[in-house]
Amino acid sequence: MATSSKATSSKAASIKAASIKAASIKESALSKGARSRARVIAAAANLLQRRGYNGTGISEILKASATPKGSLYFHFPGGKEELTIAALKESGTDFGDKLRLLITPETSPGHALQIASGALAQELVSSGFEKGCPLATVTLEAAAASESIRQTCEEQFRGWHELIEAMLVARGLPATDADEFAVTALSSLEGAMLLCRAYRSTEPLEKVGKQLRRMAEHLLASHDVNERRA
Amino acid sequence: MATSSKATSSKAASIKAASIKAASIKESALSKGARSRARVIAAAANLLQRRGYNGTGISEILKASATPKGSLYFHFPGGKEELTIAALKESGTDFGDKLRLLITPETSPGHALQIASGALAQELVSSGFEKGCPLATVTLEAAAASESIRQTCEEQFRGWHELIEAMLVARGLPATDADEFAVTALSSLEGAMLLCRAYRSTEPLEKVGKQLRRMAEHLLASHDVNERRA
DNA sequence: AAGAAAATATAACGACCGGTCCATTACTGT
DNA sequence: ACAGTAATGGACCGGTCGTTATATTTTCTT
Repeated sequence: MATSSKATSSKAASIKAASIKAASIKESALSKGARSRARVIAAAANLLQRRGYNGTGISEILKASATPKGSLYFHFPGGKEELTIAALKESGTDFGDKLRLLITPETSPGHALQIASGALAQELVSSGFEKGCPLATVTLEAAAASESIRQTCEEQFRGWHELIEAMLVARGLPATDADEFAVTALSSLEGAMLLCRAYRSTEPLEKVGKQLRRMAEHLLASHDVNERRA
Repeated sequence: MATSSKATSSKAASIKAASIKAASIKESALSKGARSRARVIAAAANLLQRRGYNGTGISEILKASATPKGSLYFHFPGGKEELTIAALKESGTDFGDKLRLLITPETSPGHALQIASGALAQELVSSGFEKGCPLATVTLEAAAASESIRQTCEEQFRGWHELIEAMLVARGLPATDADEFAVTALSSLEGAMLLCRAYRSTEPLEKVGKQLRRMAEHLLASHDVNERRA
């Protein structure tokens, strides 16, 4: 696996999406190339989440997305590494979007974290404990071998981290406390997903979700007490 | 990879370890076969921790342990899967032993957890962020594909879990609370090791270690208060 | 309608994978 | 010393890996 990342993906095709006769009623407004590109990325993201980097073969991705080999290397000249990076970015933003939906002014941070735990457990169960964190397996496998993959994983993790942190800051928690708690929350959710797959049980996620809710509530409450006192 | 685990390892060679002329001064008291068996397991454990299951080739393990292929399949008729299980068990008990050393009547649970975080961070740094949890990568890769590997990972994780839980119960914490906190502690340490590898920084482990110490102290303190009140 | 570019399709490549086989060598109990 | 087994040393297998090369078809521009 190359450590350099000079490969440039061809995304030129998608810039002029809505042309004159783009009034095709049901079909997506993307060009054919962009569509098969998206199809391959989706298949890669799914398989990477289930079987990891080394456990997912190029041919498997192509079969799952009904795409011939030649097309892959047209859309992703950088090969497996470039495709993986694109898939990780998609998985990362998808997960971030779902997380964002949970964070509303009406929902307390503790509650949001517990809901998130439940949603993660739900996805584990409905996939036969195959779909855990979309980044974790690839991170552990490839972070040491490919610097560009490692950087991508870091970016996505940091995005999630910041979402949790911002949710706490919005409640008036000092940035330092919010950051430290956010790292712990993210870590324990990641670790819990790992244990759930090892145990084939959602028990770790449930217990961690409960703990996180209690911790968040306690943290915000004691902060408020200090504020009032000052 | 076979899901069945009918393979039986040949450990017949090691039962008669100390023979008459076992007075060989420096050499280990193990038979030659047992020694190369241990060598292969150690090399496999090391490589599995660094590169995972799919990322570690049989030939790589053999080269690292200076062992020919024929020997492997003599000692481990079950092939890669059986060798992996043996390596995971060794890694798991090694880690458990280190953890046990940290747990003394003089050390508070919170302090022990923070020390453990520091030790994990130290190993990450000294291995160039290659050596994280010896089970995590293999769990995520192979738990879904091989039931026997999954079971081995579960056993080892549960062993660590029980160590943490027992440490808390020894301080008078109710079993339910101790169990829930132990899962959270183990989860957050596992997740923190993952984030450390993604970030190439020990920062997550340090913050989680700090949080765990505070949480453990708060948990034990509030329990003591309740006890006194009752 | 013609030409260029984008995209697809297939075949084949060399390297390496985990595993099998078997002849040979080292050890051990009698 | 000798028999019998434990253990080693490699050659070799079919299969799959990621990648490359090239011919063809589709799509867009003019």
